[in-house]
Amino acid sequence: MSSERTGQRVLVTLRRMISAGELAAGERLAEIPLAERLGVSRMPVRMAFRELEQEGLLVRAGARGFAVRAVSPEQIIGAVEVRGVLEGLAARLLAERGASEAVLDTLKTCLKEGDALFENGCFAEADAPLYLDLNIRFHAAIIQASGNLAIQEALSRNDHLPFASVKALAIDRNNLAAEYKRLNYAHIQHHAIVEAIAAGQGARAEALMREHANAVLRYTELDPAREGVAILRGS
Amino acid sequence: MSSERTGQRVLVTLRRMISAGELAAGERLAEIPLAERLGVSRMPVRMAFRELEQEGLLVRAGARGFAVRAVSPEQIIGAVEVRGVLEGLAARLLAERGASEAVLDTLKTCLKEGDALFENGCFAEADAPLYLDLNIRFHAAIIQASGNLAIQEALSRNDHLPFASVKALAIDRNNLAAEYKRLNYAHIQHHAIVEAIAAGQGARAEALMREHANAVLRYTELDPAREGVAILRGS
DNA sequence: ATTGTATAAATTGTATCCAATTTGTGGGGG
DNA sequence: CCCCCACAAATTGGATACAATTTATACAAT
Repeated sequence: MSSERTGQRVLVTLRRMISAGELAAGERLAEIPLAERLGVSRMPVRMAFRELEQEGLLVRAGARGFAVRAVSPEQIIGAVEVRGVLEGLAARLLAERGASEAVLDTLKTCLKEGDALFENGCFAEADAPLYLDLNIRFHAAIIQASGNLAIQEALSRNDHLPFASVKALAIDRNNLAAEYKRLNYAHIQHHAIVEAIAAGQGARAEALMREHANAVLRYTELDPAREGVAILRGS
Repeated sequence: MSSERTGQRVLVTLRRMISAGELAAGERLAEIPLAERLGVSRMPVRMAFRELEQEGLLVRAGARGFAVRAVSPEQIIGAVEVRGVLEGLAARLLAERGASEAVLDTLKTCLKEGDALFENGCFAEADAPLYLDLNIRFHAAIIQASGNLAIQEALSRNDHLPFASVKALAIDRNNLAAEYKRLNYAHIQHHAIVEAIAAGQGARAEALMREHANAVLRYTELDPAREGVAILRGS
């Protein structure tokens, strides 16, 4: 058997099964049936359970076993609020310390790519992954450049909750005009954030980034199970 | 053998050994020697390693094994900044939603206990654990009452870094007069925070709580290894 | 003398076995 | 008729055995 590979495979398989809904929220998970279902022994499953508990995807079910975490809309809103203050802190720190030319270049590249996406005045379905990708790079650049590792760690935990991360984007294919307006607004915020960071305006950068996180809250108004609603996931 | 107990014992033992410095920062940990040293098999140690990695006390050392995380003063400052914005968010949410009478009672009890501690105008060494305990209850009450579970989760990760938590208090026994002033100032901030929450002043409560977190930064000016400096740990 | 390769030792991951605890069910007693 | 206790079944945690990978060291060749 290939050492080191089985555990990782079990981990990503369980993550996928949970976020895809194959394992229902609240469902109790036992080691033996899952191990047999995946064709491995109980040991990799045990390790994966602990890992997934730390990631927030599983919760301990009483004294025995784990259960898929049921996440309420209120919890998603709470996680988005947390993301807002954390990314707001990152933006303020970066503005106060001053962004290097390299960081500003990265951010401005994201701005340019977005400008190209939105200049047509409308939105094609194929544009969504492009926006998702540049959005991920934009936020990651600010968090990294803030120089505060604790922000990154706190966010990496928070981001495991579905819909609370910048790495997931829910798109309503039946309402591309509305989605255009929503994402275009977010992109204009990106411009303002870079402006504030480049000008060293820490408080403004922080306020803008907080409001920017709130823009994502619209996601929760979309029923993921409805026809035409797609959920894109980034790297 | 006592099932379920061994794993927990190994976990708390390793936590204590790390924070007590018995395992030096940067030191590489192997499963077999540690398991023998603790008198258990490799399995509980393996589980504990994964848990401690998630808590931020260990980091993966290349492709093989783990190492005790070396934490720099900058990282502590970063973690305190994160705590500031998270607890600030909790205080604002609580103020905006309105605190129940029960929560206000809990907070006011903490205020009264602190008033009694500081009314003498000086500070005895035996007072430090009492202040630590009321401080823990004060912060826990606000975080819980905020109704945002994501804050609590983010903080529980962040708090595992030494000195970044409200649950640890460094006291310089040779400078009790200075410590009196420092903790008394923090207690006055507690009063102002409760006032803002009770009055529904969200922005004020948030600003106060952020500044309150910064008051802890003085901890980092104390060399933990110096004579007379004691580090108290709460529940 | 230095570098590359091969072999050996150490360490990590995986599987199976055993013990202990918990939960569910059935029977007996109040 | 309901409740409590006991026993059985299931499930989880711990230990040991085994396989695979990585690293270090030694020897040889250039």
